[in-house]
Amino acid sequence: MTTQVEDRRSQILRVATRLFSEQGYAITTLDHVADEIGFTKPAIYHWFDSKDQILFEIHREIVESAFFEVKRIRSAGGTPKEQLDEILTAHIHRVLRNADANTVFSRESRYLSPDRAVEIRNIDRAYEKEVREVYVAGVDAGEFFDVDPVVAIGSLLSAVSWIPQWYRSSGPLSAQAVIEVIMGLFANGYLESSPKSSVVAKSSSATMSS
Amino acid sequence: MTTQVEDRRSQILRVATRLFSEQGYAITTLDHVADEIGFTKPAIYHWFDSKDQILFEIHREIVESAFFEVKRIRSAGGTPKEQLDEILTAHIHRVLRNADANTVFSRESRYLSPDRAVEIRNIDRAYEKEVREVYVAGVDAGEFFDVDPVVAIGSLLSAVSWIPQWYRSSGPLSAQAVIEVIMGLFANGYLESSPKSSVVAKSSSATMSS
DNA sequence: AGGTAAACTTACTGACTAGTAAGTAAGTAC
DNA sequence: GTACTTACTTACTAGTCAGTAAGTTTACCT
Repeated sequence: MTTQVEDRRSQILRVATRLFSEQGYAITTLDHVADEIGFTKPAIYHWFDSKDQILFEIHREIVESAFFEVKRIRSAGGTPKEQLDEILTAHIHRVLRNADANTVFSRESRYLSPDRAVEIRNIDRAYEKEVREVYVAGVDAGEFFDVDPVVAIGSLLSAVSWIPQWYRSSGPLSAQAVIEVIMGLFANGYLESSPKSSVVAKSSSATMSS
Repeated sequence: MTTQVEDRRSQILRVATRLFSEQGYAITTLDHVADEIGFTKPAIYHWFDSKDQILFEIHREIVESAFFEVKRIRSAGGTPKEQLDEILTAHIHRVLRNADANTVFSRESRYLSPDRAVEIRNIDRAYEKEVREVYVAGVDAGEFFDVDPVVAIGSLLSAVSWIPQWYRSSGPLSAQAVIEVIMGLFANGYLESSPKSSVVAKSSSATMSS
């Protein structure tokens, strides 16, 4: 019975996520969402209080899983470089696995009601703070360049969150290849002048499959 | 007389850009735009055919200036590294100077009418194609790592376009410092292991002012 | 078999908003 | 000084859509 409940809710969330991602939250009607599932709009109100709540749950899933993941990785130990590697890899995986929800998170959060927007933003900020702390630890350990962590982490996470914009799973590159290319670029830059590690060489060969 | 006409149009565009950026296109009403200027909604229809046209003009300005700029830089000559440097720097400058319009471009383009969306997308694609060609030229010249140019340029431009998300001009970093930090990160990566150029050292010192 | 609750339905309202119709005040042309 | 244009105004319409009221079906419980 509980599973039945979860299934119908999940189905609504899944369809809503796709439509919000494709068309935008504001012009997606709940009539359209219900239509795609084969039900009528008031049925949605049996499972959710409002359209805003649906948008909120999409956001909550994203930011909470990101936060718990970074907590887990940090508590597992390792050098800052190892941790940042894991965090960014996990982030890319999460974005690729859940492209629609991440697009909604990136583009539609302004449509959240003020109260719920604050709740989401707080979790998101806590996540980014954790990642910045890892960066600062890496700077202290002499592993990373000593640049402003807000700029460094802001740039890295932006680039990664925006992947669905240009990445199509139907394209020539596998998700794993994309991860390797990006991780290599982040770590070593695009300049060939003095290769620093094997990461880029590895990702470079991964793209040859295209 | 022509200047008078341009001024009023520009004023509407400027206010609309700010409101679209802050609240989102779909829930910004033209009544609100007119209110902020001190006029009524029908006055807007004296200068624009539709709400959609306003959104279109905001987009057009962004993509056209980007395209013309990359054309200018490429025709001026230089090595791929010099050209990519100039292109990314110009891109960051454009984004910082016009943060609202770029936010609208990044987040609200789905609300363009289909015809106009195609027109904008074509110019934007032409721009990114130019940048990718520079990257490929750099790979051929042995200056850049041989990774998929779609991934490389997609990541770089995403990171740069998303700057308004975390950058506040009221913060501790000057725009120029942000540019230097990001350009250094892109070129050399975040790994300290073997410094390759002076760019990072320079940007690193720039952040010390914070 | 009768009560109850879950999971819906049809039919509706109320608020909102892009765009329009029709008119006006001020300037310009000649 | 009269026709015309520019740059607006007030008053309105037509359509859309989140959310609600009230009723129905189905399954389950006892």
